[in-house]
Order: sequence, then C-alpha cells, then structure tokens
Amino acid sequence: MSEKTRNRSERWHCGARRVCPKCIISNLLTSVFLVEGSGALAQQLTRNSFSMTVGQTLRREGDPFQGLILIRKGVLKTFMISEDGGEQIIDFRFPGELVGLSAMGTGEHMACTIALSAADVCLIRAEDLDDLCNTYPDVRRRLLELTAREVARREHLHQALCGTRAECRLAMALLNIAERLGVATVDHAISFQLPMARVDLAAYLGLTPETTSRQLRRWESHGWLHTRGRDFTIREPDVLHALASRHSSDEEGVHRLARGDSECQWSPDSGLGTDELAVNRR
Amino acid sequence: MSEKTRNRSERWHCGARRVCPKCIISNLLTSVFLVEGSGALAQQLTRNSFSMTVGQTLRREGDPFQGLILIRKGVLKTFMISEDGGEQIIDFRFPGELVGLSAMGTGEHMACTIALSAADVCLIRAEDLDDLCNTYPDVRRRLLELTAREVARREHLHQALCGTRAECRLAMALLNIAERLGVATVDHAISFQLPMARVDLAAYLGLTPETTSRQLRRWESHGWLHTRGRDFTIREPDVLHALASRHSSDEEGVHRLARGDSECQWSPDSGLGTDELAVNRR
DNA sequence: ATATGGGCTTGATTTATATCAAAGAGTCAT
DNA sequence: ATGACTCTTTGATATAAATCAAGCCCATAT
Repeated sequence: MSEKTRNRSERWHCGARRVCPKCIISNLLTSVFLVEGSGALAQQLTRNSFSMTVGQTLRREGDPFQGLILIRKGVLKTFMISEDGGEQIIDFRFPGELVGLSAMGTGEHMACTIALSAADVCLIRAEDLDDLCNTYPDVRRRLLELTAREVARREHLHQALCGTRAECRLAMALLNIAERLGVATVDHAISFQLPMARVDLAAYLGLTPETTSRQLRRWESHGWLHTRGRDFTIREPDVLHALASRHSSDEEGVHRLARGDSECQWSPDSGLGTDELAVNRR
Repeated sequence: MSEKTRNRSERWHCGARRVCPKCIISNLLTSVFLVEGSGALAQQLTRNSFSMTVGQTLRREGDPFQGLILIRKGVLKTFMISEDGGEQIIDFRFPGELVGLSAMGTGEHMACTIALSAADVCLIRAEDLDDLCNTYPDVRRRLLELTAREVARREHLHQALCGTRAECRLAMALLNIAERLGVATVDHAISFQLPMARVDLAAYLGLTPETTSRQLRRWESHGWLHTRGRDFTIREPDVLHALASRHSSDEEGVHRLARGDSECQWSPDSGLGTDELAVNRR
C-alpha cells in the first residue's frame, strides 16, 4: 500500500477501501433496523465496540441481559453444556446478525457464546436500544419483526432436525452457512471457509463428527463437493439442494440429477432451489 | 342443573360457575399482555371469537398474517407437510397461549394449524393489536418479550431434540404437556388427557409412533407411568424428570432413583426437578 | 529437523431406532 | 349388536448412525 493511499485511508472516509467503524455500524444499524440517519447514535455505539479473539467468551449461561450484540466481523457460536460436559450448539451467528434476542424475554441468557474467529462486535446496550426505539418509532416494530423471524427460522430448523437424515441436515447446513456468509456463486460453484470445527457443526446438527466426515467424503467421491481442511467448495449446488430438500426416501431424484457424476451439464436453474433454512435475513 | 342456577348463569356474571366470554378474554388479555383494564377492547375482541371443531383448519401454509390467535379452550397443532406427505409437527398450542407469532416477521404463515380438540379461540386482528399497542405502550414491549421467550423456548427444544435419545425426548414432552395443560400434582402423581394422537406426538419429537409406544410400555412395566388410551398418569414424576434431564449415558442416576420399582419412598424433592421445556410461560 | 497436539479421517463393531407387517383395542355409524 | 373405521400395540427385521479405536494430517513450538 502506498504512503499516499494509507494517508487517505487513515482519514476514515466512508465508502473507500477502508471505512470508519462508525460508518460501518451506521450502515449495519440501517440495514438491520431499516432506519435512516442513525449516525449520531452510531457514534455513541462506536464506544461500545470491541474485538474478540478466537475462543474468547462473550457471555456465559446465567449472565443478565445487557443488550444486543451486532456482529461486524467474525462468527460466534452459542451453546449449552449438557451434564456430561458435551456442548450442544444452539446456533452460529454471522456478520450483520444480532446476538441475544432470546434473552430479551427473561432478561437472562441461557446459553454461552464464544467467538469462533477473530471478531469485531458492537454492544447495543438495552438503554441505547430503548433510546433508539423512542427516536425511531419503527425500530421497536422492526425489532419485533426480527425476533419473529428468528422464531420462524427456528421452526424451520425444528423440521430440518426432526424429519431428516444426516445427509440432508448436513446439506442444509452447508448451504445455509454459505448463504449467511454471503458468498457468491462463481462458475456454478460455491466456495467458502467453514467458520467452525466439524465437531461444532456436528453438534449443531445432532450428529457425531465421524458421521459428518463420512458424509462429506462420500460427496467428495461423487465430485459434488471438495474440501481441504476448512476450505469448502460446493461443486454441485443443485445436487446439494436436492439432498437438502429430500425429507425421506427419494434416492431417485438425486441420482437423476447427478447422472454423469463428476461433471454434469443440466440447465443451471432446474427448479430445485429451495432455501430451507434461509429465513433469517431479508 | 336447577332452573334457578341456569337463570343466574345466563346472566354471564363474572367469577361465578359460568363466566362470560368477554370476561374470560379480558382476563386472558390481562394475563397475556400484563395490562389492566383492557375491558373495552375485550368487548371488541369478543366479536372475533369463534369455536373450532376437531380437525378444523385454522389456516394453511402461505396464508397471510391476519393477527394473533389467543386460545381460550382446546389444543391446536401446527405442522408442515414434507414432500412425502408426512406431517412434521412444529408445535402444539395450549389454552392461554398465542398462535401466529412467527408470522409477524414475514407477514405470511409457513405452517398449517388445525384444532386437535373442540376449541374456542379469539382472533386479535393485526389492526386491533396495533390499537392495543398504542393504548397501552407496555403492550408492544410485552409482545416483544413474549416473542423473545418463544425464541428461547425453541432454543431449548433444539437442545432437547438434537442431544438426546427417544426416551429422554418423550419424558420431556410429557412433562411439558402436563405443565402447559396446567394440571396439578395430586398425591405425587400427575394425571392428564393427552390432547394429541401418538403419531402427532411422535412426529413432534422426530420419532415413529412405534418407538413412542414401546417406550411408554416400558415405563408402564416399571410402574412409572400408566396409560389407558389418552388418559395418562405419571406415577413417578421424579423418575421422568430424571430421564428428561439425562442427556446421554447415565443409567446410574435413574435406577438409583427408581430403586424399589413400583412404589418407592424417597424424599419428594430429590433435586431432580429440572424444567427443561418450561420456558414459554411466566 | 523433530516433536507435540488438535482436528480430521477411516475402519470395525454395536446399538438405537426405523421399517415392515399384522394383530388388537377402542369408537362410530349402520 | 355388527361391521368399518382409526389408533395403538407388538413382533421380526433392517439400517442409519453412534461408539470405540487407531492412524493421519497439519500447524505450531521446541
């Protein structure tokens, strides 16, 4: 980076290569709460921003509700500890998403939340949230809407986890993660970095890491997917979608779709694009 | 019933043997939304009350959000249809509970809801809900709180469904149902009428009716439970609680508790009373 | 380079639960 | 009552996924 460019970027001007935290938060707030001109408040919120290192704990079970966390960068997981010491992953949270909605009801968190990667987050304190609601009357409505969407998303998840087999759950999860990461489809393939360890992914889906691994390798042998460590490439999104929407025995459909194995040439939009879990964002 | 009594009851006076629908709704509104004096609105809402027969459909997937349903009497189920035609039960709703929260986000229901028994329900239309929110500022806050609680409840459910075996899920479900029905514990035993068919209960938990049946019979053979058709009696709530909170291998605890089989005499509060799923009510 | 350790894969085996099939019990209508 | 339902139980079998147990890969530290 040239000296000149760096100088410019240090002025934190918005819209450039590097943007100021205030602007990022303002933009996020705007996109999350759908209100314009929350700049002043954003400035205030900037003071509540902080970074997290890998594995750092945001909060534990039983902690009181302090406010919502807006994720600017990084991925978090929230989980409960079962008595045998195992972690039951409740959810992963991605950039642009809010953490802590469920604690608004009781005023107490019932799960632990930690960072899976280096993360930048911003605490919207309960008081500030109230201010925001008062300044912009639509915010409370919007907050209710977001929470309701969360309920809807979890209802879909219920269906996904109860009604389906490992293969199907895993396909759903991968597609959902890719979507929430906001990765683009290039050349009919989706590449992304899996933000969590496989144990976590497995625990989230109610599976063991072994089953997860086997499933992935099977897909790899079909050429539908390629993994190298945490680098994932979904080579055949359509096949994965088909697997994800397959609720029980329907070997037919998938293999009809996958005929020709490694490199197939069906029309790009085969009408199979159900987005099962993709309900939490607008 | 004597002529005199009937006359009295026909005057619908509150607090007596029979109470007027308006008062019930008013009381429900008060207890649900935690506001006093919603009598006037209750009167308006009474006009939106109606009864449902067994199996009657309240709404289908894709129907637009009209408003919230407050259940006065009866039990409803909401479910999605998977492509193989099977029903995936998302949830059961009991008297005093609201139906439709999840549709507030998208404005569209993504599941079908039908009555499992004869039911009396009351539609709180979206517009009336807005009125209510404007008249009583706390109502919107309360509504948000209720929705957040719903998220929390579903998060617990995720843990329950993912991390546990059939036995555990079933124990949880029965205890949860008993609690939501509001049945009392008499003589250290809990009796209630199961509001749904076993297929439904099984589908809710991601099990088959066969597994459910076998599990129940096993408990019956231990004397922990008695069923006759839909009449359930939990004879040993403590044992069931222990089973429900047991997330993996812990044969120990349960059998320590159940020593003596049919009729045991441990102290009533053995510290095992976790209320896993009991998060939705206050 | 060589060790060390965590996460991932792989194989052999077990187990819980689904599936298939059929018989019993309860309920309703004729 | 009798038959025609639906719902539930029960048994035999199949299967998906868990468990147990190494071994492998890769990154980091020595």
